Amino acid sequence: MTTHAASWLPLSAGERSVAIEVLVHGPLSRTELAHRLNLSAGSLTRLTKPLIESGLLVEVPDGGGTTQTRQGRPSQPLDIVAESRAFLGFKVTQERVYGVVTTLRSDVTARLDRPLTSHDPEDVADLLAEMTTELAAGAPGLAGIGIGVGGRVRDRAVVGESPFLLWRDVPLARLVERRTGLPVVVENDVAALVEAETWFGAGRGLDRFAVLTIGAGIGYGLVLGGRRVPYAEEDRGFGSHWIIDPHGPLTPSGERGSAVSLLTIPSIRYQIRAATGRDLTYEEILGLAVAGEPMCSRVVDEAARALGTLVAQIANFAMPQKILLAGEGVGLMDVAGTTARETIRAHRHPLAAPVGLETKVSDFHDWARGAAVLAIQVLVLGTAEG
Amino acid sequence: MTTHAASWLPLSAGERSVAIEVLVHGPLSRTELAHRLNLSAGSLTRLTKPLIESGLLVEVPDGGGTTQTRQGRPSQPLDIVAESRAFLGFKVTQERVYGVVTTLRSDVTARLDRPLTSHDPEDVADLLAEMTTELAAGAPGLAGIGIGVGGRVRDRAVVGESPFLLWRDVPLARLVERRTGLPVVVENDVAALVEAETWFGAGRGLDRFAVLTIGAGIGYGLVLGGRRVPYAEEDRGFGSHWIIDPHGPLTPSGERGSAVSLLTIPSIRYQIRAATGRDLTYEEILGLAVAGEPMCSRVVDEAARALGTLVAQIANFAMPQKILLAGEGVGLMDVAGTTARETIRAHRHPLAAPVGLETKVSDFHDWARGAAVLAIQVLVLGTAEG
DNA sequence: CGGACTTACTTTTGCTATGAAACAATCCAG
DNA sequence: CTGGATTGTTTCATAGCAAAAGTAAGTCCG
Repeated sequence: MTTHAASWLPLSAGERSVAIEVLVHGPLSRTELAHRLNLSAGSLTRLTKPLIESGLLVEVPDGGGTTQTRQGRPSQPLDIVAESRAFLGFKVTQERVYGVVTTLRSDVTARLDRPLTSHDPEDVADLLAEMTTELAAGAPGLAGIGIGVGGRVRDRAVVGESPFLLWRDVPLARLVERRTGLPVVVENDVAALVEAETWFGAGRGLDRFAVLTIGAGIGYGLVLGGRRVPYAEEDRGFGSHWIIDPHGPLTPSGERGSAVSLLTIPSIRYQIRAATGRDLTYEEILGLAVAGEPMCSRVVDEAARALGTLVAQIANFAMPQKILLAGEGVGLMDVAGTTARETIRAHRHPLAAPVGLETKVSDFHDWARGAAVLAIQVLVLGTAEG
Repeated sequence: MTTHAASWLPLSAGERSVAIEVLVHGPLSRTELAHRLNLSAGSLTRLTKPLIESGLLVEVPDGGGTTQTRQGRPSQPLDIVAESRAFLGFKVTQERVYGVVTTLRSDVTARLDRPLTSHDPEDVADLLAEMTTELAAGAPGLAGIGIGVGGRVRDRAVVGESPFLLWRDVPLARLVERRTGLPVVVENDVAALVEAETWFGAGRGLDRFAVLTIGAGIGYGLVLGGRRVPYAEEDRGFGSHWIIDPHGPLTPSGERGSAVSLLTIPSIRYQIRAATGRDLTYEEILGLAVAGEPMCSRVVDEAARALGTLVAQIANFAMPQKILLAGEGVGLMDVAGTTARETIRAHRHPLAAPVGLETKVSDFHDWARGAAVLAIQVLVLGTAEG
């Protein structure tokens, strides 16, 4: 079932919309597709035929599970051959590089991580190329590479500015393309995660969707009309000026009472360290808060209220249909979710629709997966921008 | 140049897009249109011909002012015959009804207002019909009526709930249609103002655009992808739960420290009355604040900071390209604009793009004009929803 | 003054995506 | 086994478009 053509980018607009719909929304019959895309049944036959012949789509036996015992001719669901192509996604952090192999559906089939010993762009590119070789061994049909970096990225290719790598105008895509011979997409890490969730995660099929990440920093992404809104603040200083409580704590990394000072993992640890002198991990602090330790409870509670305020503001002003909380720091919701939800309610109009809130703890491989999704978008479906 | 057909709704999709573009963006040459709509020059000739023949568009001599002395054949700008149709817009308040006549371009050609002596739906419809007769006298080619009401409106026809009229499920569109024989669109007043500004005002041609109104209440509207986002809180309680300062003032109409308590005209007057015992008008309070009277200065300054916070939050989370401040209460910006702008800056990331902020004091006839724009949208261009 | 050039618009032509409608396939019910 | 229901296919006419070639109306410059 190996495809012959080097790339199946040459799709017409109609074919592409069919491919995206099937890719994102699972197996769908032609009739169902016709409904979703506002096309006639005849057009669907026309559009799907070449996609099936090229091996991108297949007719699957049937869902099986949802066997509607309706009468009439049974529908013939179409599905993407997810394994026909493989994609690599990388997340570059200050200390390590995380990599994953995914299918077309962005299911992770392999993962790998390596320490980053040098921040020199050439060395980083070398490491990425090495990891690509290693990951590619078990991945036939490798179609492209996506790389997520904290910092500003231009044209999905050049790292304009990265505070923690101390980079400025590094043409990372070109460096890696030269070493691997594969097309490479570089993007801000939060942007990549947002795209991934929009296509394959919590934001699937939604028109308006927001992502808030809490971890070493604060990240925010907004999707409107199915497209991510580009914004200027794409870096780790995001949220350092979102003042939530002018009387709140002051930390090294954010303004007094800002989202960064109240919510990020380093800031919470800093607050505990400054107050008690003990250097606890984030998990230890959450555990102590559950156990009722006063200082930890106070800080965690304050964080939960800040998170609730933030979510309510997003809901009030951006009006998304759903808000996803992601990142390494959302364990907060397990510990103090009630406080957060009460705060949200207090900051929302009683008649307003309840906020569709979803929580997803992400590790660094999830961030890498986000980068792989960018490669899927750009390289396979020709989505040039957003 | 009177049109023969009863209505020129039967436009193809292409023709409609041309008509909208010319309507919203002034006189445009065919070449310019071809660029904007991503069409070929040939298509433009095809699409504009029937529009010119029907009398909707005309070739105008030339801008004159912006006579670019370029060489080559001079362009032949096309313009809408704005006077070919007239529209009525009404704004219904608790005490009065305001009405305007507008052209297709939403330029107001006449205005009128009348006291509202009864809140009975039939009486209100009678008054609207009377005012229609009076306004229609000087307006040939009347094509439709738009009505803006504070409260929730369903299907652009039925007032679901209006707190100040004490209405519930009043089919206002039908009542007025029956009396006038003209098509009628009913919509929430804020929504109408937002639509008007999106098409003909501050939000013209923008993809993301926010409107914040300050007056007797707080209103908020968000436009994404050129379309207004529908929301559930469309009523005068909007903003009563946007807590800006938990330690702020408490007023009868909003939660403690909410946008309503800090910013609306009744709340500001209430604060002064509660503190000094004097019942001053909003303008008097602003004047005293400028003169340095301590209590008024304090309240106005606090309001300006609240406004700045609000604007910053909208900018941070909804990321509009422009924010319009409208309503009767934006005189605040003239008096304490510096404070407001400083507050915005404090709540924004230094690297973030500066907020495109525009201020426009609106009177009730401006609200009525907003309703007329709805009529233009729905009736002329067949824009069914949004 | 007049040809070269430039730009705007029009006409013609052919192609493509599309929907409509007739047709075929495949199930269920009785 | 027949009729009905539903899905998918084929055929065909057509709307809408781009490309190319042609026309119009000006400027530039010798």
